Amino acid sequence: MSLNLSFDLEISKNMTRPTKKSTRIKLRILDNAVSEFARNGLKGTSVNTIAHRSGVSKSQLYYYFSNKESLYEKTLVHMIHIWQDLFKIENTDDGPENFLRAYIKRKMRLFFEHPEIAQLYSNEIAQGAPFLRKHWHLSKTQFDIGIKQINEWVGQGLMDPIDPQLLQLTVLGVTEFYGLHATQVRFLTGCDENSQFDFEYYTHEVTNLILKGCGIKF
Amino acid sequence: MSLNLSFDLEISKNMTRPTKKSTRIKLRILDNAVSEFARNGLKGTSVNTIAHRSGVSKSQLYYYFSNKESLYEKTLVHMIHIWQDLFKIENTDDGPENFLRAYIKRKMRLFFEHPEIAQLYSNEIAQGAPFLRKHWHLSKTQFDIGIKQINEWVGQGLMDPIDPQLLQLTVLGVTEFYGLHATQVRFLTGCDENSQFDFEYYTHEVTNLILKGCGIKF
DNA sequence: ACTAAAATTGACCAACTAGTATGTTTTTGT
DNA sequence: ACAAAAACATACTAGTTGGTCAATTTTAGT
Repeated sequence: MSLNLSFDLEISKNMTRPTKKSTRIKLRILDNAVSEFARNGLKGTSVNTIAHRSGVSKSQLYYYFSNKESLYEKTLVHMIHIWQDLFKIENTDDGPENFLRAYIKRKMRLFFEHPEIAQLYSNEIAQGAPFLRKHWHLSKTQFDIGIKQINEWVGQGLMDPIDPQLLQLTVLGVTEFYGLHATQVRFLTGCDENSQFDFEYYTHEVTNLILKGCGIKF
Repeated sequence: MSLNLSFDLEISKNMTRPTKKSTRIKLRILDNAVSEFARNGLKGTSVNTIAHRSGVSKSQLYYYFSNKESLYEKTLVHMIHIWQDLFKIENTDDGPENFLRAYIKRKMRLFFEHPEIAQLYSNEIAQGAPFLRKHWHLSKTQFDIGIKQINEWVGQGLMDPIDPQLLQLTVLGVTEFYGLHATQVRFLTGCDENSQFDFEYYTHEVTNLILKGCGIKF
């Protein structure tokens, strides 16, 4: 039942679980904090619950994290690190179509398989990003790289002259939505709860819509 | 500072504030409950706070609402009523372009001006819609009307053969995103906090992207 | 083996939580 | 004017919350 996000998503660079016991515990706490904060928000989450879920006592948790807000902020940073490892803009040499296909697929998959991440993120942003604000410069860098790349493609006539900011934000919005609202999507499309809803199909169709919207021939 | 959602959005059919005192109080409480639940979730919200913000005592609130969960559910229903009043699918005679332009604009405006609504809704859905589930049949009806209309337009050759479910969900996703993540959008696009970010422009561009993505000529 | 540091425990506190119980005031129909 | 019902206030309970403290156990360096 445990998420074990860090391990799952191979955040640790060398792909081995951290040897040091203390950092292992910290990671375990952070993983549980992600899902708890995602579900109940900053105020609604009980530190006690996170501690118990992580198999440590409350005082033990307070030994590693000074207070609730600090834990919350560190949870956000933890999450944004995973985020950035996965969303690096790369393989741009293949041109806009292949890039966008791969990019959207990756984002869709992440949000779909780990809705808690989308939820935690979305919630913090919706509040005006009071805690995440100071860590945004990193996202901004990636975002600006994206702008440059899209503008290049536009210049090469590989796609219509589209606002690169708008394109990136729209992709983010759509993918986040499908991850976050999987339940609603399932209901509205009449897909019953148990049977897996057609992830591949939706990814493909959404991608096509966006590609066409950018005037990318395929 | 009060939201006064009900009045703001002219939910009351005759556009006059309800005469009966008790229903006026109830509405005031529900309005405040929307923003509180949106901000802090079901668990994180204090009934006391809602009461005080609404200018009533806690026991007074408990006189009108039997318990917290009931208040939460009634808040959701309250919100979904506003929702449905605003999102009725109409003016379809003008063809897909005009309809979609108006539709997206309405949705964008609502989410942008009242992010609390998007937030409350989004949060509930992300949890799997435990409370909203039983009230979904209404949304479903509207959704199915949309499907029929889009299929008609496709049949008439007014747009590419697109999955009508996908189109509707994507529109919902994008508009919700821009309302919910206004802060992030402002930051990433370099729009400073005070100056209003160009709502008209984004609405227009997003609409164009989607229209083009559907193969609607304009 | 000894010691200092790191890690862990459980008891504790003040503030807050949802919700109730018992009244008192106000409104309403007649 | 009067009784019944609706509306509201005050005080309270039992449980939970974030957070601390001192004491204890475990670990690591020598």
